[in-house]
Amino acid sequence: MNIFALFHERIAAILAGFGESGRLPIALEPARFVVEPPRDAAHGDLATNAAMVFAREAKASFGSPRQLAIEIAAALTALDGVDQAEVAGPGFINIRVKPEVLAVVLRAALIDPAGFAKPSAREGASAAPAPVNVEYVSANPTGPMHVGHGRGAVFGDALASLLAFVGHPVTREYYINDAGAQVDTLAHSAFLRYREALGETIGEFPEGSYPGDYLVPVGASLADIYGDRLKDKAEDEWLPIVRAAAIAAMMAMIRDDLAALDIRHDVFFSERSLPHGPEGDAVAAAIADLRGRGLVYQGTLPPPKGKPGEDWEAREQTLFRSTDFGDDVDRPLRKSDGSYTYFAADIAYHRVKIDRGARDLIDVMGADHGGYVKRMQAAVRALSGGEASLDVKLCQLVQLVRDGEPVKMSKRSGSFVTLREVVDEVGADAVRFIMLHRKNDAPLEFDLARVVEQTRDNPVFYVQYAHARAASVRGKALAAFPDLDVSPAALAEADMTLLADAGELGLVRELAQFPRIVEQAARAHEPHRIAFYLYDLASLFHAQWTRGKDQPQLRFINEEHRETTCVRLALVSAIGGVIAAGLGILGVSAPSEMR
RNA sequence: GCACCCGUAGCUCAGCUGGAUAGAGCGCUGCCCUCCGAAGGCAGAGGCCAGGGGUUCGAAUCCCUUCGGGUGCGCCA
Repeated sequence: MNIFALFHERIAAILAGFGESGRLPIALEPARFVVEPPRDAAHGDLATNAAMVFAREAKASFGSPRQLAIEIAAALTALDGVDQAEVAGPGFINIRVKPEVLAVVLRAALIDPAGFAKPSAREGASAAPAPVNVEYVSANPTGPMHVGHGRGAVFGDALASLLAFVGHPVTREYYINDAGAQVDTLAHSAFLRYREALGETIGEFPEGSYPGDYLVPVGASLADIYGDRLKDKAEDEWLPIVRAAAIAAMMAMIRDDLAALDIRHDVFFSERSLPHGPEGDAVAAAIADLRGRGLVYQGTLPPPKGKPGEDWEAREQTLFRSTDFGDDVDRPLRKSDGSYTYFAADIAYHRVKIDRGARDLIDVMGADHGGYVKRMQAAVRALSGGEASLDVKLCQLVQLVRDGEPVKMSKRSGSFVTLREVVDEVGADAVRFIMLHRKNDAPLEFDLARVVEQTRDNPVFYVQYAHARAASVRGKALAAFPDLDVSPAALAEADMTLLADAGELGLVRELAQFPRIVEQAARAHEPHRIAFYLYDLASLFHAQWTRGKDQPQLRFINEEHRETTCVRLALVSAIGGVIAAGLGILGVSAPSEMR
C-alpha cells in the first residue's frame, strides 16, 4: 500500500494519455520522474517533479513546464481521493489527498503492518523478483570473530532479510576459506596445543602462528582421541587430521558466535569442497569456461608503479582479461609455479553460484577488499555472459569506544576484543541496531556505554521504547475501557475522521512513507535507511505522547470520549506494528516493555 | 604512480539515485517540566555541503580537476 507508487502510476497514466492525443511522445520513461513527500508538509501530502522532468518533450505542445504541470494537476484533481493538486514554483505539483486516503493508509498499516510495507504485486508485472545470493561473513576459520566481522555479518543478514521481505528468493551464503596456507598455519598451531596437551612445554609460539588459547581445547580433544599416536607421525600424515579438526572447531565457534546474534546461513560453502584433481577440477573448468570466451591468455604483467619492487621480476602467468570489463589490469589465475591463485578459486565459486540460478549476487566484505571488487565483478559478468551482476558491499571499520575513549585492541597479544564479548556485554539487539544505523561504507563508532543507556542518544533504546510505549498505551486503554476491543480488526472500524490534530496527521503521513523507505532501502541495498526511518517515526511518536502532558485533550486515552480513544489507539497500534515490522527486518526484537 | 571509498553544524552522522528555505542527535544558550501516563518538552545560535571549474530550468547529489584522510596494488587468503 504505497501511495507514492500509486500516484506514480496515476501520473504515468495521465502522461500516457497526453501521448495518445499526440501532445507528448508515446514512450516517456516513467522512471525519470518521482513522487515523494514534499519537503514542507504545508505543501501537501505528495509532490512530483514530472512536469519539469519532461519539460523538453512538452515544449512543442505545452510551451512551458508550468503549463504541462497545470494540465497534469487538472487531470489529477479529477481523480478519486485527490483533494487538490496545485502547481508551485517552476512546475512542482503538490497533491493533497482527501482524509479517506489517509484513513485507508492507516487501516492498512494497522491490520497488517508487514503486508502494508511490501510492494504490491502489480498487474502485468514483467517478472518475479530475481533470485539473489548474499554472501556474508566469510571470516577465515582461524579464530573467533572480531567486531569488524560482526558488522559485515549483521549487515549481510539484514540485507538478506530486507531483500526477502520485498519478495526476492534469497540464499544466504558463507564461503569458508579452508584451502589456503592460513589453515595449514592454523593446523600447526593446533598441533602445538596437542603436544602441549600431552604434557610438553611449548613456550613461545612462532611468529605468524595462532597463539590464542581458543586452540587449547582443539589440542586437548586431539589428545583425547588419538593419544600420542599423532606426535611422531610425519607432517603429511598428521596435517590433514589436525587441520580438519581445527577447521571444524573454528567453524563451530564461529557459528556459535553468529547464533548469538541470530545470524544464520542457508549454505556454508567450503573452498576445499570445490572438486579438484584429474577427475573433475572446478577451478580448471572455470578457467576453461573463460578461455572459451576468449578471456584467458598467457602474459606478463607490468610491475606495480610507485611501489619499490626490489624482488619483482617479470614472469609469465595465466591471466584473465578483466580489463575488458573495466578493471585496471588483467589478473592472474595461476601463480608462476602453476598453482591456482585465490582469485581463480573464487571465480570457480562464483560460477557455482551463477549455475545455481542466482542473477543478483551480493558479496559483503571488509573495506580492505576494495581492490578486489572490479576483478570479481568482471569475472561474474564474463562467466554469466552478462546475465548476472555482482554488487560488493564493503563494510568500513568499527571503532569500539567506551564513554568516548577508544577501547584498546591488540591483535598481537591475542587479546583483541571479540564479537562475542561485545554481544555478551550489551546484547544482540544493541549490536545489531548500532551496526545497521550507519551506512556500510562509513566508519562506525560503537560506544559500549552509550548503547545501554536509556536515553534519546541511544537509538536502540529510543526505538524499542516507542514500541513498548505503544503496547503500554493499549494496556492503559483497557484499564479505562475494560470492554474495549483493542484488536487491530476492531480498531480499524474506528472513525478515522476524528484524527484532526496536526501531530496525529503527521504521524499518519510518516506511516505512509514506510513502504517507500523499504522499497528504496531494498533497491539501494542499504538497510540503514530503515533504521533511520524507525528513529524518525519513534521520535514523532514520543513527541505526540509528550504533548499530552501539557494538553490533556491530545492524550491517546480520553476517558470521556470513547470514539476518540479508539481512533487514537488505531494510530498507536499502527505505529507499534510498523516499528515491529521494521525492527523485524533488521533482526532486532520489539519488546512490549523495557526493563 | 594507479584504482576504489570518504570529506556536510564544535562532535557523531542523515540527506530519499538531480528538486523547493540543506536536516537529526549530542554539545552550547534561554525558557518550561521534574506529584498527576516511564526515563523529558519547546525555542535559539551554529553551514562558502573541502576548494575550483563544468553539465541544466535546478547540483550536497552527475562529470572534470586540486587538496586532505582511509584502503588496496603479480607469485596472501
